[in-house]
Amino acid sequence: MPYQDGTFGCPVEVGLQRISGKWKPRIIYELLQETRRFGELQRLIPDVSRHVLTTQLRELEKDGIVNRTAFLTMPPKVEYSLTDFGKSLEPILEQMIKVGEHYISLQKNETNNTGS
Amino acid sequence: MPYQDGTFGCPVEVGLQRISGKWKPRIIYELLQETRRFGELQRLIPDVSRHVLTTQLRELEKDGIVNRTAFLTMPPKVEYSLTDFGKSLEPILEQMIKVGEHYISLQKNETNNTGS
DNA sequence: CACAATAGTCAGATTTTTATGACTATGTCA
DNA sequence: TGACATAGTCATAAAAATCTGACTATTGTG
Repeated sequence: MPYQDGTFGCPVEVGLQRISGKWKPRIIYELLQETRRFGELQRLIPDVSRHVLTTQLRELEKDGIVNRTAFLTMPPKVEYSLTDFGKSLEPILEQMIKVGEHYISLQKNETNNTGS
Repeated sequence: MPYQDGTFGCPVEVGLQRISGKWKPRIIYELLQETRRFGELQRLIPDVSRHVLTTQLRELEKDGIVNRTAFLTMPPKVEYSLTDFGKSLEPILEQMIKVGEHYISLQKNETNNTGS
């Protein structure tokens, strides 16, 4: 919803807000590989709690990034996949990986140089 | 610092963490235009408090994204600019803007359709 | 009957992030 | 002398995000 002045906020902030969340980029990354069930995502991302995983998936769904398909079998089965828009986030993720690798390589150098 | 198992964490998370922060993308965006003084940034981003602006600038400096140049004049003058690495973030910001604009255009449509 | 599996929900606690307002230093201007 | 400007710091409060552990439903298996 727009502000009182009719603007919609800074696009950078709006965009970033949609993929912010401790686990969202990671979830998107896993779904870029292939469709996953809820339990698979839990196993792939072991540090996320069930609750937060649910919450973040729901938000991603609301924001048109993931599709949720529930099979009313017993036990239940729920599959998550990326929407076309979700797939369009791949370049951002790739660039973010480069940024991350930049920092990781810095950390590796720090670790190697034992201050001699 | 690496984990006990020798890994350095998911690069996506590492990268995103460095530019996460309510105002960091906006700060980077402003500095992509040109070097700015502290007070200018405050005026350009009126909703950020002095304290948080300072904090986020310090983190960006620590993470090698911005340069801080203090002139010991009176009254003091401090200039912030992007490092080369900071400038390399421009494509990410641009793509994030596209994502943000996508959502903003959705909101505009919602606003126009009064549910007829 | 008890137990396992799936995909959750929920309340409450904890942690992290952001906001608020008071305070600092120093020199110039009136 | 008192006020103003710059670029902050600091303590505390409030808000947002995340974590934890208990709980749900249903069917199949032993």
